[in-house]
Amino acid sequence: MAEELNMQKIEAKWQKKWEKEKIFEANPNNKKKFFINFPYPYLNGYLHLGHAFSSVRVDVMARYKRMQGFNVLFPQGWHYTGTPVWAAAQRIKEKEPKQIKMMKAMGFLDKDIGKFSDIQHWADVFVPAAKDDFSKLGNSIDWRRSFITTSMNPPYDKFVCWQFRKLKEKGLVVTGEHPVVWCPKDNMPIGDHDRGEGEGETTQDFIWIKFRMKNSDLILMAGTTRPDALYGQTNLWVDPKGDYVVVKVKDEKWVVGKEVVDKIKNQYCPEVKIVEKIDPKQLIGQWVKGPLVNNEIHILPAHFIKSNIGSGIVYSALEDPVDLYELKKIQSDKTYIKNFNLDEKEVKRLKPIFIIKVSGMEENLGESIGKEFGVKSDKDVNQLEVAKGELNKRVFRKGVMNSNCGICAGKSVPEAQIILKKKLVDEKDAIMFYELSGKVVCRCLTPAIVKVVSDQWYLKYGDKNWKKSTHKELDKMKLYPEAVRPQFNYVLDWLNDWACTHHHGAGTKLPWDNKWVIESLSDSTIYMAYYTISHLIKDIPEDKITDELFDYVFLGKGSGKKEWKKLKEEFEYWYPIDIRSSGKDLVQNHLSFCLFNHSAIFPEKQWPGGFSVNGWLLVNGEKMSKSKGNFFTIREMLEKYPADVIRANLMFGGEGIDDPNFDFSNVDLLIQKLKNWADFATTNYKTAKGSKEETNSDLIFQHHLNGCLKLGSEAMENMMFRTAFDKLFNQMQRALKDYINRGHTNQKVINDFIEIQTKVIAPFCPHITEEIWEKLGNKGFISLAKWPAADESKINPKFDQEEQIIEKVASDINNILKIVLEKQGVKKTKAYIYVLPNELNLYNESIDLIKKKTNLEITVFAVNDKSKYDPESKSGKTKPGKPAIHLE
RNA sequence: GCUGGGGUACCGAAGCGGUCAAACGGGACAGACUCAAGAUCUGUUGGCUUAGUGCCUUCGCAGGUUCAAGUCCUGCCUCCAGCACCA
Repeated sequence: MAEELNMQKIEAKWQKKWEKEKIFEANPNNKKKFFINFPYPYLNGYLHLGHAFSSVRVDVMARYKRMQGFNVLFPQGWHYTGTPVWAAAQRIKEKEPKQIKMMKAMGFLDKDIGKFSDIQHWADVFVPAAKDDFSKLGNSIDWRRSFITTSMNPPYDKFVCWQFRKLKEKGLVVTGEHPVVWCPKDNMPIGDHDRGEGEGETTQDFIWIKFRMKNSDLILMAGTTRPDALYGQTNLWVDPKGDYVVVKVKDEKWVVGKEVVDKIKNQYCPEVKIVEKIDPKQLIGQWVKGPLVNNEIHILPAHFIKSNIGSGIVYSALEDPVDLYELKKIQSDKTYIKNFNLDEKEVKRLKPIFIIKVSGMEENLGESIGKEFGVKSDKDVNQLEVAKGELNKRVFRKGVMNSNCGICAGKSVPEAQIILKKKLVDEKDAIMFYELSGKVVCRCLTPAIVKVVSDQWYLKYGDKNWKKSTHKELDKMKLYPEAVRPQFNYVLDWLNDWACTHHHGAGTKLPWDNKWVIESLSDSTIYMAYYTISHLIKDIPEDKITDELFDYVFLGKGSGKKEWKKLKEEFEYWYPIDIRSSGKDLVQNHLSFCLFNHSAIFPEKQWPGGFSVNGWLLVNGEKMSKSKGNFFTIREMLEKYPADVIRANLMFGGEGIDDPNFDFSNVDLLIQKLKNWADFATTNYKTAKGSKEETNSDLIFQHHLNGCLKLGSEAMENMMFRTAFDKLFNQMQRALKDYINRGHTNQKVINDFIEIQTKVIAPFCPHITEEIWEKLGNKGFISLAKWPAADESKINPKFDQEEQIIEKVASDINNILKIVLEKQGVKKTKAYIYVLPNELNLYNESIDLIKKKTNLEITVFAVNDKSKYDPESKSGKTKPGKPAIHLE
């Protein structure tokens, strides 16, 4: 027995050796290269187990490729761009109690917390901590190339500026306007996770249609989400008790609800002015003319209209059950008509115009849905709301515009909406308007509004040509797993222009417009290229880092300076990136942005080789969260468990796009298994007893070994690390167990196995395997040893069959034993197995196995051995693969 | 609501037209070893049966295609991720 292993001690030992020998510092040479990494984490605290999963996945691949003889580069940087840390620093400056409590929870002393009011201090604390965590986890990172983002790191800052100037030269950064959820007090947008209340709420697109009043210069603005229904407009609704005003907007006079004036100010026209109040009575009964149809329509009162919601005015289309039943009420109520001074003839004349056909429904949609939901009158408010919602759903999914709908005839409703929005806005018959989908409150407790930000800078991801070349890039790329391709294809088409600048936060200032800071997803799209030179650029004086340098290094433009040559060589050697690995949540933004920016800036030969996408780490089957109490930082895990075990258990937790699960119940088991292996390998290498000749038993074992090795290597290649670990460790161990149980071992076979087994788990458990490797008498690192190739000539399915035969015989014997004992109460101690002569060897070599499984004395006879075979016995007949059995 | 990916025995998970009562790993139960525990090894783990067999019921739910369906098609339920200016 070897002395008890202290895994933690071993890990420190090997980490020191790796560092001393610089074996993970990768420099260009004449070997084939392999460049892999994952997005730099945002360091607003200590790294957690989820980061461990992402990094170890990359590390296992890096180590596997290294053992395959590749020159592997695995660098690691850290992200500081954006608002969270910046805002937290502000809050510490303001001594906000909640933030201070959070810092205390992270373990900082009162006297030190104040220092975190400077974002640089966050980096000073968390960057070394993160490096330490990843190193202790055994990640094979080239730390010389590490860097942080933002203006805290001037060379990187200049790199991002260069990137943006390139994009601008190509016309891919443009200004525009867009709606954001906005805090009027802080005067900045409130991101979804940055709210006091209202997470998940977004801005909703509305369109305000202009209805021009007859014999007047007034325009009534009616808000809607359904421009398609304009073809069926019958009248306008106003709130008879509402407060309406006339406002001057640019050179038009609009009639809107009094309370919506501020919204117009924020979203459309900052100079909007109220001209006068207007009584709704002055509006009711008037005639207006809306777009798309030629007839004029009436203005009618409706109790369900509120002048402070939307624009305060709505147009009516009688396919809507709410409108329909309201009109029915008015038509049948003479006093009402009289009270409002309406023209009875005109009111009675109104009836639904059928503009949309929905399969499975009658022509009169409002009537039809009303009946279905049991609506009797306008008083059934609840049913009406439900019916309206259901109808909208059906219309959106199945509705087709009728022939009376002009340019939209025959189109689906969603298509018609897109066409009409554009047409109406272009022809100045409408403006886009936005509302919050629900209540949002800023952290400063101010209710949020929607603001349309103008002169915002965009990356033109909506550009058709850009999309096209990005698709081409995607098509060429390898995806791990391939199943994510449909999602990528969808996202590339769906992505629209991206607001790439912010008012506040840490980052790089937009080079040509200093009031903007480049937003955090946009400064991280091509920085993998920066890793190739990040260690060298540190030696170049800041003022010598120019666009010419980047042009020369990355694009091969110009003749370049002598001291830039090395940078260019590094870039051209390492680029493109071979695999970028990330969580599935980043498919729709970061990874897709990475594709877009590469296709814009780099030539085709430097487009990424592959993306790997994985799920989100669960702990004991649950999402990791601080509130659930199952949140683990890497450092606290490393205090309790060996890195090799954490690594292996993470990788065995899951693969592909499914969420992997870190199951604590496996941890002790894994520690035991690894220690057992270390013990077995070191005690049996070159000392095990056994024959020299190769027997059937050896062949069966080698069959399994090579089978596992083949499947395991394939899984490694595809980053399917659960399968890989299963084949390369669990299954191989099973094969070894069976081999030993057979009782015929061979020293050379055992030696080979020990070497192979130790090597193939090295990417998962690098420390303990280094230790074993050293104890076996090897001089170099196992991290640099050659990955074993499967010997396919040793794989022969016939061995599987033979094994099954032996299994079956053993299980048959057990079955019979049980029955005999139950029925007759007799205990048997010996079994005689009668086999065909050509099977004798197979059985004799497996005799120990059968013994072990049955706990009997076993004797095997060939059937031609007449002296031992009693044909009168009721044990049955011997056939190929099916021996006769006799128990005594 | 939309887009993509899932739902398999106690749990995790393979299988993607017949060789499937369903690999593999945990767990549980029983046995061997041990003074004992742990570790290790062996067996059992849908039901009923049988001197080594045969049958029945199962792979989210409900239908369908087929001589044959976890495996293909349709509808539904349900879980995960994303749905934008945000890391």
